Amino acid sequence: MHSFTEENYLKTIYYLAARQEGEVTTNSLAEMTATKAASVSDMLRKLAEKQLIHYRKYQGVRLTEEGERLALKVIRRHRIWEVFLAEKLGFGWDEVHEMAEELEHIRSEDLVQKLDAFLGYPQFDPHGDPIPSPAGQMPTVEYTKLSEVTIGEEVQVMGVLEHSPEFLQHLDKTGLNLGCRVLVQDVNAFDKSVSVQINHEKTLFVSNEVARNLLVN
Amino acid sequence: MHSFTEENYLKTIYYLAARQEGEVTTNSLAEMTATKAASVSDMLRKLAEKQLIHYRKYQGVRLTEEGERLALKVIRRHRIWEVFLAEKLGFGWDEVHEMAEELEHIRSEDLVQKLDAFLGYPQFDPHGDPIPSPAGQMPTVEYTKLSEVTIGEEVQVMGVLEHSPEFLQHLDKTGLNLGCRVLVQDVNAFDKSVSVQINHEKTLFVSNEVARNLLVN
DNA sequence: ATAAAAATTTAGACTCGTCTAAAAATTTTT
DNA sequence: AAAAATTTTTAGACGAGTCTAAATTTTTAT
Repeated sequence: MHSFTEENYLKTIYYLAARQEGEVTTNSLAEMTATKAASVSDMLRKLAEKQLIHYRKYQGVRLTEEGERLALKVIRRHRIWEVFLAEKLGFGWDEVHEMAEELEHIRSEDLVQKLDAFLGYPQFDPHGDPIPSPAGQMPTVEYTKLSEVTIGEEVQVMGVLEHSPEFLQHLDKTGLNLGCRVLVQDVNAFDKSVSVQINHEKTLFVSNEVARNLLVN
Repeated sequence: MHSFTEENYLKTIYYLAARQEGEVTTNSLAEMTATKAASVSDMLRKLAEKQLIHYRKYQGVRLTEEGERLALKVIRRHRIWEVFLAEKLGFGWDEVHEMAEELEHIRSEDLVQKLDAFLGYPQFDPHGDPIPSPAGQMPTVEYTKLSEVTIGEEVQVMGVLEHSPEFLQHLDKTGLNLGCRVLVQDVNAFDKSVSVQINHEKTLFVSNEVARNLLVN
């Protein structure tokens, strides 16, 4: 099978490819995996040998079909475990990622399948990210950033772009949870901060930095 | 922290020490961990340096207090995960061990604690083995082998000494599940096989080999 | 009690995944 | 269109954990 490390590289390549246009660079991978560019180069050679990526030296990298299949498998496992940790064990959405980073590598098809059933076949993880199908299809979701919503519109918080515990804890503190209704009352022309009303109750100000990382619709 | 591999060695030393008298030998460890004696020697040197075992060259090995504490932590995690897999996900007692071998190494105190609570603080794993306390105490249980029960006694199946899937599947097939009542009707003087009545219903013959591996109370 | 056998340890090598330093290719600047 | 800066790759090394083969220690048998 494939190693823990290989799985992490494939997953990371998938995420970076989804976020940027074009091929994924060695340096961006080094940054994401907290390693050095030299180590990444080595691993890319190995992954290319195994036909999991398309790799042209100096030109960046792209997943093969098989590579993407594996990446989505890992992401599926990760997100299903996150649902378990949040829904069944009561962990916060700011805590689940780190544990899921380990759990995602447990190698048993059957385990994920049964866990999925136990959880009632969830469609989204605790951050609102869609869970790939067992066959390895990533559902497409059409979300808008809160920073792009026009004044007067009411939307619902569906997910986040930024997944750091700090950001998620900030949202907890301000009450901007998944599913809550947000009415955009005003946008500050100077700093693009947004004045919103939450669940038809309290009003609060959201910085553009935050609004750009909140997915709604 | 300690590596996956170190945790496995400590766990294995604990099991072998519990099963045999005296110190644990290099060869027995090599057999259990499916490695070679040379590899075990190397690892024992490392574990001794870290003060996790008492080690005198050529003389075998014994856990230190700290080593035993760690071993029991791993065993606790293993058994709690086994309960989860069996009770919540519906896996058979012949299937849970292999997955728990991986899950036991997930490093989060909080995770085990919350999982334990979610499961209602179980005292025994699906094979009837006691779950060590959070503080690292192995509960003492007083079981008898079915092979040692006298004719006419009725006992209850409490656990197994042999954990192989083959043995457990055999028990499933014959209906000798955990908790079932067993009345010893007769013991064959020649081959020590036992004639038993199960749950006051069907009668069946149990080989001595099986009876020696069935723990009852 | 000593020779033979068995168990254990050491020596040296290999893979995986990482590193630093240096070399090579690409991109940017002038 | 070179030169400079940046990015990427290669070369060589290291630690963890394993291996085989050889050396050493302990145990068993004669």
